Amino acid sequence: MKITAQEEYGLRCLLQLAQANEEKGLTVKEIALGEGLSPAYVEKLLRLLGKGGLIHSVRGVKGGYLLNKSPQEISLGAVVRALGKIPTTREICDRFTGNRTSCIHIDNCCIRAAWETMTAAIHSFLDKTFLSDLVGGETKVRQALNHQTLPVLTRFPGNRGGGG
Amino acid sequence: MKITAQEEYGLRCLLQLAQANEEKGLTVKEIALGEGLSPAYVEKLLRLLGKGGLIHSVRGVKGGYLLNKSPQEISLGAVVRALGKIPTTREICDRFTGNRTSCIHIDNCCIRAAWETMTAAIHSFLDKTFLSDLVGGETKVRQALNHQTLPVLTRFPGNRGGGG
DNA sequence: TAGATACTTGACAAAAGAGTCATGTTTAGG
DNA sequence: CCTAAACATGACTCTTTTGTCAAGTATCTA
Repeated sequence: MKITAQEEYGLRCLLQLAQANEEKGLTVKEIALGEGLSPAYVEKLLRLLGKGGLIHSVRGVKGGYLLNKSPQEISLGAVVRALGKIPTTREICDRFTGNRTSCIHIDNCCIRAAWETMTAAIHSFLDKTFLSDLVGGETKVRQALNHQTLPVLTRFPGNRGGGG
Repeated sequence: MKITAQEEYGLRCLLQLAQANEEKGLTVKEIALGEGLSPAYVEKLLRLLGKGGLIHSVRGVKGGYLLNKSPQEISLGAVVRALGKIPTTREICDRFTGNRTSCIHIDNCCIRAAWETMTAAIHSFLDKTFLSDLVGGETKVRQALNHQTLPVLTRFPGNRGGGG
């Protein structure tokens, strides 16, 4: 379970745009410099974000990249889906089939229930958090996110004994 | 953000053991057959789980693999950490450094606050869920997990306007 | 209409992850 | 002590992910 490079760096590029002049946007070089990435790589990331409908570009001298919507309207969920996706439970079941054409547990899978609970919670968080929430200094952002965020994903307390 | 093959398949192997005779355990072949995986791959996964201290093996004819602890005592968190880990925020910062030796945002990173909130929630869930919770049929498991699990990871409601 | 700046794209190379294989070690049973 | 069953391990291959490169197209300025 890990965050991919595309998700991390793509989000960072987008956050640069969210903090830039709304009408001028930023050039690839500016973003690359601001993130410590190569321009070539930034281009690739921006292409993904463009395909995902989150940004557009203006060509030519004075060109650059701009957000399609305001930072308040771009959720982390949308960003992650454009950059790498968090697979749905269905996709997880289709992916982990072992040697077979479909997963051996397709009819009755206990792990599926666990992944579903977890990914639902992750999506719920990502879809409620917006680029604008991540602007303004780490301390402020942390406080905003931590209010009411924990405890989370608690279990039903009477179900510890296992068996079945 | 995705679940790795090692996590998925490793957990499945472990769940086989959790459902097996506690004293006899299972052979590699039995697990491989039960999961639709190749014996060679199952061996590799079991090696990881062994290194993580979750299982041990008995060699020779009549040998096999057994859990070190009862399913009630093995959390999904421990399983995931043995198989692939969910990186800590610190590890995320150390990994995504771009072209530089340390991340350009190391002193003040808004994304870090977001990942930290999210991974804390994931760990909280994984550490409260045990192998024994995933035994006994999907419907039962789903009901147990869904009680009190949602809504989760909510944001502080007054923080939508961005800026700062 | 040249020249500079900047976006666009497909193909490629390097690294990491997934999965296999060959070979070796241990043990039960004849 | 030989054989078969079962675990043990390092090296290897295949695939996916990361990141780079080269060769384009569009636009502004002069």
